[in-house]
Amino acid sequence: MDETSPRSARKGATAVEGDPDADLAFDVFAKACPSRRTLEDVTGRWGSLTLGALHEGSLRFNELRRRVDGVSEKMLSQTLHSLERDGLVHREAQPTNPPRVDYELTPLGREVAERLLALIHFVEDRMPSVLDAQQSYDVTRGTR
Amino acid sequence: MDETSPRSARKGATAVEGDPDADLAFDVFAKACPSRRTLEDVTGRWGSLTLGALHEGSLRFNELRRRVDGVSEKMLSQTLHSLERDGLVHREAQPTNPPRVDYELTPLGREVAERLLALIHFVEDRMPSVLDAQQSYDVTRGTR
DNA sequence: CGGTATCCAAAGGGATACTG
DNA sequence: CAGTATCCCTTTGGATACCG
Repeated sequence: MDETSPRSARKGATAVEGDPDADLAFDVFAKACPSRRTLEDVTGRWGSLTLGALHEGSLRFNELRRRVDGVSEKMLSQTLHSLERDGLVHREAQPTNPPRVDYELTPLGREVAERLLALIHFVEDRMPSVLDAQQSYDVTRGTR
Repeated sequence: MDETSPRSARKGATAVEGDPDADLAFDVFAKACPSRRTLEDVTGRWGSLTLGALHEGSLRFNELRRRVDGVSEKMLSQTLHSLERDGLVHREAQPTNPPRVDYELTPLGREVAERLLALIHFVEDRMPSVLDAQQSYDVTRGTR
């Protein structure tokens, strides 16, 4: 392997053009890249759970709050704004009284959520192995 | 659709047994579930980048530090401990002088990293759309 | 109902110094 | 090289109160 090129292993995942560097344009490993911020919105503590919840269908604010157990109003509001700004969530407000607002994934958001859920389900599925590993670790090392 | 059953949409992703509730045992949407903690280790700011970096091959501590641009010694150390405890990363220390320690993914870690990278690469790939959405949002709303 | 504003405590996280 | 320990500032995030 080429020792002088640290990114030599990268291959274009879904490159559209013939440009071989297209997949490096938004390298999340680079500190200043905007993709890192977006990735954090998606994978963050509440962002990931919110996207996961919305993948099952459109939900209202307080429905979401109950579904994403433990999230505060403030954090849910903040999370939804970020995801809406990134174009992953659509906010549908009806000017009725009392007000009714529905949140749903955009087409792009749905694609993100699918990949995210593949990861989430896999982790859930392998929790027994993880729990085993944690026990072994805690026994031999300090109890964390 | 069954309005009374909020989890009705869930399907077993990689269910091994015939138990239909096997995929609910470690539900990440429940506040107290240990899977949520593990998911945060995996998707967290530094955890995700560390797993991503190690997917390309075994790396030493300072190699990792350079690869994951912006991480501090403290955070990298902490992150590696968490991932090792979860059984996703293996630490190979050689008692030489100067010391040499290599970090590499375990088989389980590799499976996690694959799903994680699918998400990361997708986000990187769609950054132009995300950036567009952000611009539209910032124009119509306040500048965040 | 669907939020925003404010306050404050707790955790996150960087810089530096130091050890084996 | 591969970390740990300490200091200290910054961010996160919960609780509460309030508004349309």
